[in-house]
Amino acid sequence: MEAGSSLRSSNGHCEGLTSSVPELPEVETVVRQLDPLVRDRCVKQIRLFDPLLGKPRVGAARGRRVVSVLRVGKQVVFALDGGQVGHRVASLWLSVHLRMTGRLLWCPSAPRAAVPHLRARMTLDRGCVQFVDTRRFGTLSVHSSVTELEGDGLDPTHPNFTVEVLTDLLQRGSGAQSIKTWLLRQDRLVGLGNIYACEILFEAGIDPAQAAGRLRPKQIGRLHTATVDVLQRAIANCGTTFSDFQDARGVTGSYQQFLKVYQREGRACPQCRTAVRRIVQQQRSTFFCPRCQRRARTCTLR
DNA sequence: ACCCTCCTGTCA
DNA sequence: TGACAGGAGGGT
Repeated sequence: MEAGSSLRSSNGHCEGLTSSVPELPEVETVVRQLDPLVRDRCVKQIRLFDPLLGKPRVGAARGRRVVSVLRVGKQVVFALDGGQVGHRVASLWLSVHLRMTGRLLWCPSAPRAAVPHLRARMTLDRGCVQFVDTRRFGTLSVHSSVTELEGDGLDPTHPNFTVEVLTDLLQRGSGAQSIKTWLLRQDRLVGLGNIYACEILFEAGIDPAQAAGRLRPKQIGRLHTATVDVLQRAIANCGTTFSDFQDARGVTGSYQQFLKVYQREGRACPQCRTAVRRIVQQQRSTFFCPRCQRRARTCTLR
């Protein structure tokens, strides 16, 4: 288990946190850590080291100032200020998607040693950000408009995310799709991955196999609350899945206590002590408590 | 709406 | 050696 966060460093070489797969809270944490470090610094150059990244037009970033670092869904986005594009001035948006194992490492000075799995480096007028990614699933892209980066999904941390909106989303042609699979759809809600989908459903007491379109109002209410709460708590914990500092600063992560069902097959449900079960949905593991997450009974009897 | 694939490291 | 981990885009 590793990957996902941004790293600060004090003494010339990179260091940082390891975490599991970056989902919304982890990306939010990366963004919050990175923003004050790179804001107002100028891009000297961006170098790509991995042909799998393709040929994004990173040259256009040269000389621009980082206005801010923000999160768009699960993407880390560097907003760069206006620069010359042809004969007019335009802003530029540099997006990094960490996918499975991507990390963004902050180096306050020139990197000393070669970093394994280094895929790209953005050198600023002081310091640099290195994109490291063992599995190489991550992506890097350059855009002239931030709307290009925004999909159709709603960010569940946004105030617009209400029970009413969630109800609408669930009814928008979800058909028989299971709620677990539905939560992973980035065209409905953005930012959830396998870990938080499992945790949220546990928190809401909903059977992951239940059809998304057939949740009852009470369940939708619990799902909404659970989504907001779990994400909020995770963000407050700086991502929750952070396990340790790479250079042993003595900080131990909180994710073992945080995750209640994910990767806990056979272990006791923290609520009822029933053994947590694992099933496979869409070729992905789903962990749940068969007792706390029972399907709502369709009350045909009286 | 489903299954496969991309990729590499870890574990049994 | 092979199963497994999974975000997301592509194919069917």
